[in-house]
Amino acid sequence: MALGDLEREVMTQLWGAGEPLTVRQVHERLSRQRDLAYTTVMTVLDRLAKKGVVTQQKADRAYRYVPAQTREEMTASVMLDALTASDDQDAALAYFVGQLPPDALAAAIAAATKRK
Amino acid sequence: MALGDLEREVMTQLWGAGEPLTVRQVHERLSRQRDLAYTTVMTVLDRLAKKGVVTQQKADRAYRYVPAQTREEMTASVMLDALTASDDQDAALAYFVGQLPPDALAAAIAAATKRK
DNA sequence: CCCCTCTACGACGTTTCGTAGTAGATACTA
DNA sequence: TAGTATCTACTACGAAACGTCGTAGAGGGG
Repeated sequence: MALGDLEREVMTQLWGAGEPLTVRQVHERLSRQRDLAYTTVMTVLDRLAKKGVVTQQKADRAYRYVPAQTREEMTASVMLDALTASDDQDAALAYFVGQLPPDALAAAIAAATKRK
Repeated sequence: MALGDLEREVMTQLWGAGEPLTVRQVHERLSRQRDLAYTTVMTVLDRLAKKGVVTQQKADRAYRYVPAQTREEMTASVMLDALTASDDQDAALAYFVGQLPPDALAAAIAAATKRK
């Protein structure tokens, strides 16, 4: 489920907020950098909801939008999709690992095993 | 550089062939499973060339098409793109690593370090 | 000289995305 | 209670990507 540019910006706001946001709140945050109509933000949020990337929760009269996954989960999921789509996954993974800075990989492994 | 479905199928043929293929050859191979016009294949190959995903080499009268990257390279590249687009790369990588079967990761590391 | 094979180029319908307006429901306010 | 502000729902429109082909034109082979 690939996201467009604006969709990604909206997600960044939602992830950054750490709490459910209304359309208005997202609109305000985005307005600091860009000039967008309120309804544009609403449409994008609606599409993201239809894609299942965010969930709507009715609070008061306005919807609150919250990401369905954390940013890390979504990133990892995209990476995993790419990997599983490959023919020879082992080779692809090896190649990927080979391109990583060695310490980054080590740190990731450490963090991952610790979390378990 | 995301590929469409047909584009991906075409790439699969090219990768599978292991040698430069003409439009006709790709068309033949795809025709075993699908019914496509010759020109459709040509258009797709042409677009892939314009995207830089394959290269054309003039041989005889027909072009031969060859992937610009191996499948593993391309897969790894997509994964890397996803990762670098993330905000907190370390966390994303850790999460990704955590989702991998442990032995797959170990094997990949082994393969990657050996290749160096 | 004619035919076959290729490529170049254009075209069309569908989907996705950025962008936004309007209509209708609902609630607050004077 | 009438008016105003706030939200959502629905519709729309243009651009780009893609799947899908057709036609025209060039160039070699018989």
